[in-house]
Order: sequence, then C-alpha cells, then structure tokens
Amino acid sequence: MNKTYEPKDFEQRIYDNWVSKKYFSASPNKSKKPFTVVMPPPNITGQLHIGHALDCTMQDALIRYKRMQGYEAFWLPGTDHASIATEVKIVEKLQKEGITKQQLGREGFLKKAFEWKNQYGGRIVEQQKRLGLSCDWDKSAFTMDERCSKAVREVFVNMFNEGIIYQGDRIINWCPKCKTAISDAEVEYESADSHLWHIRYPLVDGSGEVVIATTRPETLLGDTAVAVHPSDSRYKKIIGKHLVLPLTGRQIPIVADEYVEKDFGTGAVKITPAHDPNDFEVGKRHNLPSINIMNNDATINENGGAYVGLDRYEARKKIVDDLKAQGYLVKIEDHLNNVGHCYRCGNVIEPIVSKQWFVRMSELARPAIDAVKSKEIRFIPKRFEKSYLHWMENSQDWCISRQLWWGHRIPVFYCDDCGLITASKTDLTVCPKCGGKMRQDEDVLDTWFSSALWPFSTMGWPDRTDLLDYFYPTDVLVTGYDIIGFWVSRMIFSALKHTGVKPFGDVVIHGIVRDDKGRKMSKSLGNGVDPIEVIDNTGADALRISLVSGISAGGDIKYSNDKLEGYRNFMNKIWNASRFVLMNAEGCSIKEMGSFRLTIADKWILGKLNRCVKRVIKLMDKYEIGLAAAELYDFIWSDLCDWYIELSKTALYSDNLDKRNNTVSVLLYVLRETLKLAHPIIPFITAEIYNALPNKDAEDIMISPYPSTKGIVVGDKIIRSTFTKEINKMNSVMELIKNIRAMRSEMNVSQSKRTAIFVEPLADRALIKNAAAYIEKLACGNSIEIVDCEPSGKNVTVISSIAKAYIPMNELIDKEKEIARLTHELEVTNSEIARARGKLANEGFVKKAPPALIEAEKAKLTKYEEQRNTLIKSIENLK
RNA sequence: GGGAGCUUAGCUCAGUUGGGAGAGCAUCUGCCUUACAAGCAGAGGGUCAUAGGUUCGAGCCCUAUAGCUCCCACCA
Repeated sequence: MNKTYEPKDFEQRIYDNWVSKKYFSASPNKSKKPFTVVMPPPNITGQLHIGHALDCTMQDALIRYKRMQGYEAFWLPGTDHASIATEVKIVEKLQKEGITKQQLGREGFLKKAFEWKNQYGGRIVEQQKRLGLSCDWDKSAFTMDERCSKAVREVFVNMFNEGIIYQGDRIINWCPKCKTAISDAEVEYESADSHLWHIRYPLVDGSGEVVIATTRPETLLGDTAVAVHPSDSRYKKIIGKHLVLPLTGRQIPIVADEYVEKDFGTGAVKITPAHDPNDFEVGKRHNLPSINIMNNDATINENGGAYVGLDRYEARKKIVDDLKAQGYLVKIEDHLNNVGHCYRCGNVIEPIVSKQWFVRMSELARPAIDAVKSKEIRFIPKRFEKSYLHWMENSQDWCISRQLWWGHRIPVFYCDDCGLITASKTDLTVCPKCGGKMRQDEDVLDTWFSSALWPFSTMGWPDRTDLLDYFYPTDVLVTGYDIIGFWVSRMIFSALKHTGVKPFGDVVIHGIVRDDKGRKMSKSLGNGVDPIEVIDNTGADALRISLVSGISAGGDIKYSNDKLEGYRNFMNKIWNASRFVLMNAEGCSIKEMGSFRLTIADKWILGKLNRCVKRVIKLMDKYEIGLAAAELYDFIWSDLCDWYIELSKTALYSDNLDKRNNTVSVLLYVLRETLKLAHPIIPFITAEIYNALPNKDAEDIMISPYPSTKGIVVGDKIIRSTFTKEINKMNSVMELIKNIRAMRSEMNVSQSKRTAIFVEPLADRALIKNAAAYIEKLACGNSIEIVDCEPSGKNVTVISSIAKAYIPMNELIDKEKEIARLTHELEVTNSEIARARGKLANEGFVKKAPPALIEAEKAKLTKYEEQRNTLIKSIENLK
C-alpha cells in the first residue's frame, strides 16, 4: 500500500472492475427480497452539480447497504429530456450558427436535438460514475425512449377518453421568452419594487369619474370593465354605469364583485380578463368580453391601437406618458409587488388566455391524499407530509401543453373535414369517422408529464413485465424538497391512477447544498462547487462523506472546504490504520475468531464494534446517513485508532508470536468489519483496502455480507456480542491512563520522558494486573508496579475511580506545581461532593426519583469523599 | 395573509423515553513517540434565543415573545 492516501490511483480501477463483474445489475430473484430505488432523472442538458452529488450519494449509500444486507438491490438510473430547458439551449446554439428553429422545421429541429442529446446527454452519466454510483446502467432509461414514450401515450389516451384530460380556453402562464405556456408550479414569485398608478376613468354621462389603481397600466388596453365592491358606499350609486376607457375611447361597464378589496388602492379595479387570473374569473362571472392585447413575445398586438408593436414595458412607459399628457394620471405611489417569473429562463411571465390542454385534478388528487394520510406512503421527515398535502389539496388543473417541439407530441388528432378530435396510441393519418386527412396537435407535453410516470414507465409499464412484477412498487424515493410539487406529488397520483398501487413507500427528502456562508450556490455568486473538480483533487469518498455528513431531517446542508479537508484527513486516517494492520499482519498466521483467548483490550474493541454496528444499522434504517457517518468517524478514529491500535502495540511489539498472531487476528477482523460497515458511504477506499486483506470474506466488499448486529458470527454460530462488562472495565483503565496523561501535560512533562509508575488498586486488582502493560505503555511509563500503598519518598498522585497512581516526584517536577494541581483537583472534588449532597438532601428527589438513580448518586458521593481524603493526604505529604 | 422549520462553544452541527452539556473545525500548550504532522497528547471556551409554566429534576414537555430561514397564497 502507498504511504499516503491517493484516491486517483485506484478509484477508476475499482469502478471498472465493479462494472465488468456486473455487480450493479439486478434481476428478479425469487430467493431474495427486492429493494428498489429509481433515480430522479437529471436533465440531459445538465452537468453533475453538487446537489446531484448529494442526492445520488444518499441513494447509493442506501442501495449498497441493502445489497450487502442480502436484498436484490435495484437502482434504476436515467435521464430526463427536460423539454423547455433543452429546447432553450438548442435554440441558443442554433442562434449562434445563425439558424432559427423555424428555418429547420420541426423534423429538422428534432434531428438536431437528438444529435445534441447523443453528444451531451451522456456526459452526466460519466460524471455520476466518478462518484461511484452503483446503478444498473444497462437498464438506464430516458424519458423520450420507446419504453417511456409508450407509457406516456397510454396514459394520455386513457385520461383523454375518461375526460380527465381536456382542452380549454383558460388563463395560463405564458413565458414570452420560451414562447410557451407553463404550469402554475413553474412560476416563481419574487417581490420587486414597483408603482401603483392611479388613473382616472371618466363616466360616459359626464357625471364624474372613477379613479382606479393598477400595477400594470399597459393592460388598460385590454380592460373590459371596472369592478367595485358591492357594498362600497363610494361607488354604490354608479354600479352599472359606463366609463370611458382613456386612450382608447372604448366604453366599459362598472360591475360589482366581492373579489374587490375596498381598502386597497382606490377600491376600484380595472378588469382585464385576458391578462390577469383574477380578472379572468371576474370576467366569467359578469360575462365580460376578453381582449387579448399581446403577441406571444409580449409585444402589443393589433388590439393595442396606437401601441401596436411595442414591447410590454415600452408600452407601459408610453401609456403612462400619454395618460399624464392627457390628464388621466392622478398619482404614482411606490408599491412592493410580487412578480411571477419563468422558473426556467427567469423572464417575467405574462398571464394570457389561451387554448391549452389540462389535466383535471379533482379526482386524481383524492387517492393521492389518502395514500399519504393513511401512511401507505411516508414522508421522511414527516413535516413534508404537510406541505405535500397542502399542495395536493389546493392544486389547480394542470396545464400540460407546451408550445415547443422537443418533447412528447400530444397524441391528439384532428380531422378538419368532419371536426373529429381524438387521442390515439398510434399515429392517425386517416380519419376513422369520415376518412379525411388527420393532423396531429402541434404541441408537446410538459416535461413533468413523462417524469410523473418514471417509477413504472421505466420498468416497461403498460406491459406486464418481470421487472414490474418483482421490483414495483419501489421502496424509497430520495429527492429534494424543491420538487415535491413538481414531481413527487405527480408520481403519486399518476401511479395510483394508472398502476393502481403507490409508486414508492418512503419518500426521503433532503435539502439543498449551500456554501459555507449558507448561501445558495449560484452562477452569479460564483460560489458553486464542481464535484468533478473535488473528486479530481480529493477523491470521491471524501466528497461523498462530507456531503452526507451535513444532512439531518430534510434540512439544508452547508458545504465547506474545511469540512471536505476534515473528511479527506479521515480517509487518510483509515488508509494509514489499515496500512498499520497489514504491515503487522505480514508473517503472522491469522486465526479464526473464537479459536483463541481474547485479551481485555480485544474484548473492549469487539464490544465497541458491536455497538457501532448496531447504531449504524439503526441509523441507516432511519435514513440518517449523516449520523451513521458520524458514528463511523467516532468509532474508527477514537476507538480503533487512538485506543485499540495503541493498545495492540504492547502485543505486536512483544516476542510472543502467539500473542502477536492473536492480536493481528483481532485487528484484521475489526478492520474488515469496519470497512464493510463504512462501505456504503465511502465505497472506493473500503474496496481498495478490502482487496488487500488476507481475511476477505467475499470476492469483493460490495457483495460481502454486511456486519451483523448479533456480534461475532463464525459460520452459523454467534460467538460473543456485547462485552458490556469488559467495555466498562477497560473504560476505567482508560480513565486512569487519561488522568496520568493529563497530569503530565499540566506539569509540562515531555512525552518522551518515561517514568516509573506505581499503581494502587482501589477495586478490581485483577483488572489492574491484567492491564498493567497497557497502562505502562499509554501512560508513558518505563516500569510499572502494583502496590498496596504509596511508595516512600515524594510522589505525584493521580486518582481515578479504580486506582491511585504514584509517580516519583524526582522523575517529574517541582513540589509547588504538584501542590497547586492537587489543590485545584480538591476544589473540583469538593464541588462534586456539594452537588451530590445537595441532590440527596432534596426531599423531593429522594422520594420520587427512581431508586437506581439515588443509589448511583450515593455511590458517587462515597467515591468523591474517598477521593477528597486521598487528595488532602497527598497535599499534606508534599508539604 | 396561511403554514413549516431553526435559535446549544468563535464556526458547522449532534444531543435517544426528561436524570451531571457533546463532537469536528478554529484557538492555546507540549510533542517529528517505528500507521498517519492529512498526525499524537493535553487545555481553555456554553445563562442551551428570551420570559413564564409543568416536574423532585427541563437543552428536551407546555404557553407566550423575539430574531432568522423556507414553502404556499398573489390586494389590482
């Protein structure tokens, strides 16, 4: 093994080997239980970013964990065609070449798009492999491949025939940049400083005027009414009268509607049914005409009179100027406004009335709500259940048509001859009714329409496949809270509707990765972290564990270089500890556990290992991967490296070959089990070291059996498990060692200065005898002797619960320092005595606390009192 | 406007059913001790946001308040 940890040297080799051995592939296996995860498909446009890295690492850790536990673990990867996002990119690229998509035409454009997809779509997959993901790449899916497209058509046609999918003229969110409709979920609101323009609308009969307040004066061109609250005394009399719309001269009515807030603005609202969702509803209630004043690029159309051709913001400026010039503008107030933006391109969306396809949510939502309420589907952490339910209970019909080319073309066919409109699973060219020519709808489906089917479309639904039979429904979905509405909820109602069962059991939600200051990572801030760069520099394992270590209960995680470095050091620690074990194992014969006598230190580490295994398994089962990682960190660094390896040196450096063989056997056993325990989180380093072990229990670590909570298992026999007594005994020895070290450190004694140590046991003399060599080695002794009382001469006294240790003063320091140290310790002891006495003097405590607790408190008091006596004696001795 | 979450050491966060406040990083002090200076051994550092309440006992349970974060709604 290399002297330092160099992940570059082996990560690629290890991964290639896994692939060539087909360890990632899963297939129906009746003798095993399935465990299935489908990967949230990244966009083909994408590069792996730190968020994917987190998401994927969590899933990989779970999959590897379950695989090692004997499940047939299936992790299904894939990519999403990402309709808008991809089309925007391709259009941009074409633009650089001086081509528009219209010039290419639909077919030409799609050809280019697929070329593009083939060129770049695989990039993210290669990056995922660098992370060490153990997905079944052979079953990888793409939302626009044949499998998924078939499911999309099936679903669409079925819902069309049932009337769940319908076409309607409704107000939708229009993105003037992407030139398509988008769903409500795809609109992001941001507050912006704006104005409230107060505009005068004169009454037709000349009897006065109404002043309205608006944030969007340009939409005045499409006004078809002014609304006031029915009970607003200011306006009651003029309801039903008509106003002259400034700049256009059009006459519009005053209507009364509850929607108007009397206290906002002037209490009078201009109504533009074609360009505002609320106005649209008001318009419907009052049978108002709807005047669309905008083209699909948000310029003013032919209904805009003098303003035709202007961009909406230019029009706003000009209209305000004109209103002012003509005396209609009353005043301008500052106003904080919430403006909707397209979540893809960031442009301000424009509500417009348009003919689009919708999914009726009312009947789909109910079962999806029930499935979560009945705990059939569990959100982890639980609080996301609420946001899911809220989303589900309030969702409007889903606008699924997009005026794009890249995507699943809507399988609706029109006959211009007889007017037939029908949906079909196969393309129709001839009208089944009249034999006329059919044409297909021009639009494509929302990208989420196909993602919604992901858990089952990828496994071959609607055909009844072996994969579906065995692996579906899936077990766990891991994803970020930001797409609960977009994706999770739609998968749930789609699966329930089309497959009749839930798509997954547990939904594990994580947060987003932020920088060390807690800011979102973004291009504009330049604080993004490229996972590939990190892997190049520090290795995939360090990245994986530092990502996973921040996560807790759906919270966001902070990523920092310090953290990464810490875990890189941890990898190095594992590497070196392993090197130590392997170096010492050379020339030794390895014994099976159970075939030799264990020392107290052996039992201690084995017991600690067993505790660690139990905790890690418990945490992994709760998806607390970060806490499991912390558990491993603590065990490996503190227990194994700082203590057991140091303790083992007493045997390893002795002449007794038998002892050496025993110790090496324990070291190798603990190392192997620890590597396996950690493998799901840090797969590469554990695999590389495992390969070098002389005591491998499988061909490769990733298919080795996961450590058992039962303890040491040899064959089908459980040898020992908890070693509780030995852990406690060894802990008390360690306490003594620590106290001696602390004393030496306080006295500024160099570690290379070794001394005689005399130990007077206070309890368990046998233990002290047993552990004498450990005490000598770890407490910097050059000799150790067990005594019945303090040796003559001046000594430094160290007290612990099982023993007093004496170190000849002349070997260490001056008297004054030692007196000061002991005096300080006496003070501490006295305060402990006071605390314990106070507690025991409390009547309530003695009466009501559990007896065991009271006994423990009494024992402590006795111990501290004895300690105090010793300290006083020692101080007097020195004086 | 509605909902959720957070507040513990300088920083990032743990803290099991309520029973003497923890880790890592940073800081300070010693150490190149034959796995590791990407290291070892020590040390300092906290009114657990605030105020009440329940309890013999509260970081943990209850109520209120403050600050921060996020989600939803969209009064033009």
